[in-house]
Amino acid sequence: MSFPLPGEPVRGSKTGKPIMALFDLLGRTWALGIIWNLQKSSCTFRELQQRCENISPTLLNKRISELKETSIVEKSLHGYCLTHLGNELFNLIEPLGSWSVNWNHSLKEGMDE
Amino acid sequence: MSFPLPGEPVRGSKTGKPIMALFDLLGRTWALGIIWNLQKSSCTFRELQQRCENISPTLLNKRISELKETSIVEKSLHGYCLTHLGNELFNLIEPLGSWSVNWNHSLKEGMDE
DNA sequence: AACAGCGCTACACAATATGTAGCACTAATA
DNA sequence: TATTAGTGCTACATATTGTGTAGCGCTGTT
Repeated sequence: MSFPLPGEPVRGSKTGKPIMALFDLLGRTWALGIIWNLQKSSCTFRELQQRCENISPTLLNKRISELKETSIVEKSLHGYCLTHLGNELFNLIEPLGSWSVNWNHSLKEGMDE
Repeated sequence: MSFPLPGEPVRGSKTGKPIMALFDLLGRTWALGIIWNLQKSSCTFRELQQRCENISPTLLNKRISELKETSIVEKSLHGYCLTHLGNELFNLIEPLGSWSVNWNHSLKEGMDE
């Protein structure tokens, strides 16, 4: 159960629904962060490590394996990068950036009350 | 560090960037699934547990606490439901549903090659 | 030959998740 | 009033996952 694939039982879910496989995949430490940081440009293992605030190599390697296995990340001549699918996924995730800034403001306002 | 709040260091990230807090929050088992399943309608603790494939109460309670603390989920007269912010977030996440179905097909095609 | 940078792996320790049992409470029913 | 059913949880033992540091084997450069 180490690579969450749609159609198969995944961590926490036995239905095999694609959305559940995706939630399992993205619901692992740094998975979203890696996609986020890879979008800028392709890069080497060690640079990616730095972009991800010095994530441990053990974990980075695990996440990369999972994301390669699921066709979201691939290795090119210039290092790791997002696949076509990965870029599509990034585009869906991107709006979270501005939403999170908004969320931040709302939480701060809430604190004043 | 148990409630990931923007502006503070979170699991895996010390920058306090809102997007990192969000990734920490969503990057925990079943966090995305809970938002997904709550959107349909408000519901009780135990019903939510069932919608989430009998997630353990320990974990459900933890996730609910975090999501309440961060103004994404709240408790109404009719049970737990998404806040206004939570609904906005759901709208951003919703497209992942059809993307994941597509992804599923792509992966299956890849296997045939 | 000596170094530097690369992609990793090993391993011990810490934090998180899972699964089962069951408690304290409320409301309805007998 | 005593029982029953449903509720929102908590406790706890076990299993899985993540962290942090050290360092290996490789490729190129000086």
